[in-house]
Amino acid sequence: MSINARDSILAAAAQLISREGARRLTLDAVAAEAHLSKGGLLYHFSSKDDLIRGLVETLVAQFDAEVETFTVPGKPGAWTRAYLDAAINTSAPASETHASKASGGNGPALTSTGIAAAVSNNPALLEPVREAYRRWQQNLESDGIDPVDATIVRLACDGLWLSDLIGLDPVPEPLHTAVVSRMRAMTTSANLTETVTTFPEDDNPPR
Amino acid sequence: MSINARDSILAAAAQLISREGARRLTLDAVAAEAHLSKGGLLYHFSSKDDLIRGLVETLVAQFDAEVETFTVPGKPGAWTRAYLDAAINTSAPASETHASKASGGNGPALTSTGIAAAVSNNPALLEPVREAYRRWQQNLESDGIDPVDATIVRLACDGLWLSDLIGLDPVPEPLHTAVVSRMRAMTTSANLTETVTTFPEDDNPPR
DNA sequence: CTTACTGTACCAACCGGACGGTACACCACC
DNA sequence: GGTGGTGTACCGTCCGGTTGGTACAGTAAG
Repeated sequence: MSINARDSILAAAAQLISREGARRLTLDAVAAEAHLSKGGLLYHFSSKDDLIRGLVETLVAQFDAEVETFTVPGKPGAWTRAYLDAAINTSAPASETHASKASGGNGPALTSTGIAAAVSNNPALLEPVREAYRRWQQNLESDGIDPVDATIVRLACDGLWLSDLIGLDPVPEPLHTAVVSRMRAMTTSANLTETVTTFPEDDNPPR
Repeated sequence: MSINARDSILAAAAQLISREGARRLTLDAVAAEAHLSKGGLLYHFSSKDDLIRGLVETLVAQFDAEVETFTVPGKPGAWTRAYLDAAINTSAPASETHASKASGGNGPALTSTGIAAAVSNNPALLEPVREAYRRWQQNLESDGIDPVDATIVRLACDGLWLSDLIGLDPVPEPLHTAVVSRMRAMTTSANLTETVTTFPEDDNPPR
């Protein structure tokens, strides 16, 4: 059905979770959704944990790619702005998704489905996410803008994303747009090249 | 063992989740943790869903109570500030928890454990959370300050809370404090009594 | 005797995963 | 060009363990 069986299985799993919840992520159900047998599924992913690991890693890689797409290098705050745009784009509903260029248009992106599966199944599988966040936080803090503003923007993006992870009502519309543009403004805080150097470098935490 | 068996079961369930993850929330395990038999457990909660419902409702009620504790009425932004303080207090690690006054000091609060259980088990059980957020968002938007700032603060709090739900590294310390006080400053935005009225009231959304 | 509750025994459903096969494409060697 | 061999992709069944939930017998208190 597809060039890459692995990817289509991952897509099927993601769709299954977003349609029926993480609890329904069973090998049988994934196999059915991906139009193959359980044996076939286990040929590609040697265990359920392995499948979830694939989901999580793909999610992180996808978001990284998204950020890179949105990066307009040069000015201070570029990375933070890209993070913001990527987060909005990923969690935005109903709008046209623009993302159809990558991987041949999988339909719905993985969004946060993998996280949900990992949380409920085996929190240890979230390690790639934790590692990604360490990287992201570092990028934010050395983005040429006030790290306080950058961090607030990051946290708010995460809040947006949590919101659709647990299915909260989205922020109502005139407000939502205003919130996003206020956040974007925060990434161009001209002040505070002082404040930036105020913080000791934690580039090298004792891990 | 306790005055209120129900509450002690809830506490046991919460502790179990935070120690071993949501997947390990089984009736047998909860019964063992609460020092009673499965039969006894099912006498108090007629099903697993019922137990999780209890967890979620207690969580929401606890957070509401926390917000009320922190409310210092009078000035604009009071509610938003209370939300911020409650969120910080709930997610803060290691610090003294101050909360020992309520409910006789249960040890660790439920924090987000109930959410994790609900997400993985039956997303429908999150309904009380959704309802609570509708309320909270409304309070934020009519708090006498710029609703854009208020919403950003809320989202960032949610991000903080997501952070410890999935076990990310906390924001490193000099930054964390700065972030919190910047957010608090955002709740006292003297400007924008204009902007407040800029947004049409969505007090009465269609459903 | 009733109410409130506990503990044990048990069951049916479900789930992960192992396993033995199958189909087929490709290559090598005579 | 036929024969044997090998690796890849996939299928479907079976099994043991776990889980949510039920049935029931018991007990302590009033």
